[in-house]
Amino acid sequence: MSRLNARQQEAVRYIDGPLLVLAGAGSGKTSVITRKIAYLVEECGIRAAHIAAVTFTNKAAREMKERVGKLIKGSQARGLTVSTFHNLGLNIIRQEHKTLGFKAGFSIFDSEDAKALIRDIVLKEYAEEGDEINDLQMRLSNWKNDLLDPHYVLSHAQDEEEARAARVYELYNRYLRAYNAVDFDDLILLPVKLYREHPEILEKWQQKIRYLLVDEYQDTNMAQYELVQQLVGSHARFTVVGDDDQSIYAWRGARPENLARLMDDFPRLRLIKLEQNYRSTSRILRAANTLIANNPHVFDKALWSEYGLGEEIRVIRTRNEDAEAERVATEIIDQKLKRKADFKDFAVLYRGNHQSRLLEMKLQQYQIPYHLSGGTSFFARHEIKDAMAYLRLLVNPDDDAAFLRIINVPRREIGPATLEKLGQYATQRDISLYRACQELGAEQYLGEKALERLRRFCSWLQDTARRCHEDDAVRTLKQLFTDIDYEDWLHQTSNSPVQAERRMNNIWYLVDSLQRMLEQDKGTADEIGVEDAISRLILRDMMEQREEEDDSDKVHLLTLHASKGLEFPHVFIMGLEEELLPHRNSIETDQIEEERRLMYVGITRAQRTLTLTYAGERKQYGEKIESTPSRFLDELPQDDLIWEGVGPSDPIANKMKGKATMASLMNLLKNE
DNA sequence: TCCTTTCGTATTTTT
DNA sequence: TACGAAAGGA
Repeated sequence: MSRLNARQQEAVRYIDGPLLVLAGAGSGKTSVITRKIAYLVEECGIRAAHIAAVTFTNKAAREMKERVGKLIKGSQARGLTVSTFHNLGLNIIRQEHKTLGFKAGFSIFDSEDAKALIRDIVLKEYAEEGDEINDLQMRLSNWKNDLLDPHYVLSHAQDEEEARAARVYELYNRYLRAYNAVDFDDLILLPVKLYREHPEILEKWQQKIRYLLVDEYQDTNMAQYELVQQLVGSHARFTVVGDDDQSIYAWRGARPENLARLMDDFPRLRLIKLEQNYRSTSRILRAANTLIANNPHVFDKALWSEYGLGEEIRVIRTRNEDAEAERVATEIIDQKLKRKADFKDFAVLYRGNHQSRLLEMKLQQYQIPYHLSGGTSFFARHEIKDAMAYLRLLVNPDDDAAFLRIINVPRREIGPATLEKLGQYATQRDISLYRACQELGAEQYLGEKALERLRRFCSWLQDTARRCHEDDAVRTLKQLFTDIDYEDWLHQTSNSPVQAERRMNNIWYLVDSLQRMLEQDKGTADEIGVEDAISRLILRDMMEQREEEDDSDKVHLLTLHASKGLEFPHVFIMGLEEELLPHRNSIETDQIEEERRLMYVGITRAQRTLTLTYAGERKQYGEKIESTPSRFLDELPQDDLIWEGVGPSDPIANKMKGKATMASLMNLLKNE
């Protein structure tokens, strides 16, 4: 406790009612949460099993668990819940699946699966091309996040387009039910609905979770807000931590106003602000504060630190995006030597993933090691999707999406014609494709040969599922991929033997991860079954996959979004141009404030130095476009900036010897 | 079923 | 421009 400042201690000690901790960037919010958990257990005598801490990412949950583990003894930590929102929801659904009308072993559709299902529905029901699949998926997701059901949406539809989307929504939900499956949004939505309709079940959960802590509260959506509200009940024993200035996920349903809404819903709410920053120099914080002051605020907040003024913030202008990337690369080499820093002390942040390409080329040229976060996810890979489909089907035979994905992978000579007939039969009997295969009576639809192939597949699958439970699960899974000659299939379908090998290794990595999960808590109360392990895989809760990589000495390349929660001694932010940062779409849709917060997040990642770059012209879609420096540059405290680089082509600004942009001049005039 | 060509699109991303 | 997806042809 003595290692916390006065405000932090106050936040830890206040346990009798609802508490909102407004924690600025780098103010030690995770310390507050972890130490509070320890305090609740050790000082207040609350059993760990009655405490739940909720985060948004697996990584955050893992870190929190680790840090709590260091603070309290293992025996006292028993039963403590530290999980993501989605994982908590999954646990609730799993325990109450009967009431919700799901069979054990239900599947979880990831967003790719969901998109494929939507595409199928549009194609099948409307026989139209699917150009608006992404739009539809977004709409459905938003509706689910807002707790709106298809019936409501349909009756309130503003136009025909929306009504059509609502009908897709209804069908989509029906298909999911038929497949005995839920999607990511359902993991939150279904518990909320369940609690609404069954107060006795809610009460049971309230008995279990007597103290709730939520991290990154500004990122909660409507459904998550209600889930929290339900769980804490009238006792309202909770601590939520958040920062409205770091809300950068509104575009996927986050409602930063949930912070302010707490004051209305819980009049007794205690508010504690953490403004002391333990990360950056004063100059960097002044820049952050000045920038974010341009946003309207419900809660005023100003970061400060004791780390001294620090160096000026450099703003570098280059001729074009090529020169920009080159400059960043040479700067890194230069700074590394000057400051005797490691490569891993540097991070380069940018708005869009594509911005990393040029930079990567330059870094390779200069032989600078780098680590790129983002990119194609492990789970987006073909072979992993195939493998996951097999796993899903083993656990949930009704998962038609999984069935269709792998029925002919590898080749089993079961083509579209056979599947269509099987589908007809299944629809007519209102059963899944798998069960249709097993049933007699499909003969009238299908030829003897096709029927035989389907039956053989089914009995093989059934046998594998049985062995999975009775025998050693991991061994059975390994056998599965041998059974189907998957390696052979990969060699047939890959471009090179090397690629095929890499893909097969991905499969074994997946099986390994599963094995590790199963063995992790073997013999303890936390021991999990194959079903749970598969769910965790779908929820991307994989272990320290690239822990070794992270330790290595590499420059970090990441998007501004991906940088949230991280910190680096030396930070570069690239592409400070209108239409890029702020992004064009955000300008058009009047969402500058979120872009500003994004910039704020970027600035506050820096511990010691911050360098901002922009290019005078940039190729966009093949055309050279002259770019305007970002308005955010004008919103920074000009005294803290040093301008460098080739002079702007703007003659007036040129006369200023690059000390200010035209826009900042205008700003000065306006403010006078 | 596979290969070529054309087309269309172009933020941010976790679960 | 540059990529992936879909469509069309052998």
